[in-house]
Amino acid sequence: MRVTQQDIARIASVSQATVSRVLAGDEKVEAAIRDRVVEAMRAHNYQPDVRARSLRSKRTNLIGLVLNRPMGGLSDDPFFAGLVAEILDVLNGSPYHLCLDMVTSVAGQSYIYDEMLRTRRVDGLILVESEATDFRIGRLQQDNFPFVLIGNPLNNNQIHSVDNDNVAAAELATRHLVDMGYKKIGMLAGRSGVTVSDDRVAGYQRALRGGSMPDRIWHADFGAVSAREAARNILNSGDAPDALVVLDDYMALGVVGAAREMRLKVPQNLGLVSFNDTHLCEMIDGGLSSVSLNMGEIVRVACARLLQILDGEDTWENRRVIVPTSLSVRGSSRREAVLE
Amino acid sequence: MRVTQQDIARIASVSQATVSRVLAGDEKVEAAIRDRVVEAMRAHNYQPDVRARSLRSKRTNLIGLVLNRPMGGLSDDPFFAGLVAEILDVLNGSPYHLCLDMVTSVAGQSYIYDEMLRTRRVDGLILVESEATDFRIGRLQQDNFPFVLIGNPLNNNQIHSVDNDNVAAAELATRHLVDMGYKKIGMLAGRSGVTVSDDRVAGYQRALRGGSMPDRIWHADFGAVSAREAARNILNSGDAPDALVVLDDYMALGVVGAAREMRLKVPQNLGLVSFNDTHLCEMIDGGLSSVSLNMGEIVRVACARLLQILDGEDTWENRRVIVPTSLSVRGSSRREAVLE
DNA sequence: TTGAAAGCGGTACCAG
DNA sequence: CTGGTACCGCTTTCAA
Repeated sequence: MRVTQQDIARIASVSQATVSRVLAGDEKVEAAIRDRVVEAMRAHNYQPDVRARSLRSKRTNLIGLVLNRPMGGLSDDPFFAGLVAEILDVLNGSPYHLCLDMVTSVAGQSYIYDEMLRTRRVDGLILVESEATDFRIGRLQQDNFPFVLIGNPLNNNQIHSVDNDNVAAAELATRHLVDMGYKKIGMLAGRSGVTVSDDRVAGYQRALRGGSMPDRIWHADFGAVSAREAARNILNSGDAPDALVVLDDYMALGVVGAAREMRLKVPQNLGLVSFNDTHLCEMIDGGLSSVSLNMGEIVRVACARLLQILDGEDTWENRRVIVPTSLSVRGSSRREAVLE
Repeated sequence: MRVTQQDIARIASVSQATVSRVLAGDEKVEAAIRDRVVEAMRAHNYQPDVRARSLRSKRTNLIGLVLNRPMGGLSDDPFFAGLVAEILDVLNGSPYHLCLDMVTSVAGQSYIYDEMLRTRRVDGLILVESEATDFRIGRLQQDNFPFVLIGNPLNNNQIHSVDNDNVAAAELATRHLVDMGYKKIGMLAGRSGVTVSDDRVAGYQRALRGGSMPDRIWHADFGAVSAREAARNILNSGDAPDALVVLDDYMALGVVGAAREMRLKVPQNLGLVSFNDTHLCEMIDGGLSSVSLNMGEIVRVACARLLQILDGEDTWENRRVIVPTSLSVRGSSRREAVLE
């Protein structure tokens, strides 16, 4: 059997309660006694059992993250890898650990949320959802379960959330292409109805508003492959754009592939800016310009806030935090500005 | 307060013990009573508290994975992303959850292992270590803590491990290039001293042994950037190879970049095969041939075995499982075989 | 300041 | 087949 608090108490000739106090760093324990207890703990390599501890204290020191992806879909999404890495970095040094779950269906979601929250496996949750109108959020709220949303809570401003302003981000990207002298700037978006895509389309449109350039918006499924196909059609059309704002780096990679097939030079014949600023951007010749969402900062804010909530501090004026985006300019948009 | 087993018992007018039995699916509970209890649970949305449950049952249903990486180093390593995704896929459907920790230093490792195992936060561990001679492994063994190593246990065959045969994998890759008619096949390896790199070098050498081709081995740091630099030198040298076995897809991507700079055509002027078969392979024009480690299978085996150990089954003839590798042939090595 | 004791919410044995 | 009951290992009053 492993060594318990009882054992330490017996060894140090004190009561179990005292051992517990020493563990909790209680100042009122006499120094001599404390030393004896500490020594006994050290000698027997004692560590308190987290299960018992959390049964009493009502805290597991576990933060839950539920990823909502198709089977195997995590591996080819650097966004989530980055997200998880950032969370781990932040949690590192705190007493919290990360409990990671992935579900592949809505039914799974529902189940896992119940499991996570009713069973008290975790103290709080980080949600990563573009579609935050979700019924689960309502449930979490009504259960008064601590959570922070990374994403857009839509019209619900009662929940803690941290996010980028995707409209502004797309505006930034589009303006940049305008500044670089592109004249027929299009946008390759994702499926419409998905908030992140819709927001970026809106930003793109806002940037062009007032100018003389008409909208040129296309939609494709996520991923490099379907983007490549879409790009083929776009670039083959009679009235092809000379620059594209692309929904994310993966899709941009598909566009680059299509451009190369058609002997279009980036950035001379086709300017490109995308989103997420993943390491993929470095892997394209000349580099891919991309809007950084500053995920690190987002995650830091989200975690910090969640931990504060867990510590009972929940009195903020603004429950919604917007982390600014920034544009990393690389070769794919660095055309020498055209002189009229 | 949340609803407990007591409450359900009261509501269904049975003893708490009976509720527990129903929960455990005990067949001996009378159907009528069982229905009453189930109904009460459903009506009140009862879920057992995992903390209490695991205090008694000695099981947390948590599997630990400790990643050993420099800060932020997870995000640009698709290997780990894939690994985590696979683990989640396997655990999905089992009652187990994943507890993920990352440490950035050896001291951190030591601490986290203590925390993980002494505090009984997790039921078992999956270790991912190339250098498995580690003192931590000894500690886990001596504590008789359930764990499975993904990697090479070196000369310790008392521990459960699952791995590829990297020597055979590299041999496979090299043979393939020979078969495709390349005459000056080199290898771009990682830092020597790292087991995975050394093993692959050995496999490369074994494939060439007996033939007339001399070894051409270079080393570079991991990552696309340093591989690209190394490749520039290699391909610029007077006696440049006409094909390269490259340590991993990332490095191969660097090589492709260098080749493109130098107007070398892949696969005509330079054949390439690398390892890991990540999605990067699809992103290179024509595709990058790569040896798949079948991580999915590795993870499945590792998890399955760990779960079995947790279930008290630990009587295997072979504690070391080797998962075969397979070559995914793509454009980068598909040169029409040269006729003499 | 320290010790005794009452739980936290379950599980599982034992008796009936 | 069901209920009573003794814990699991720790935290936290309440007295002494």
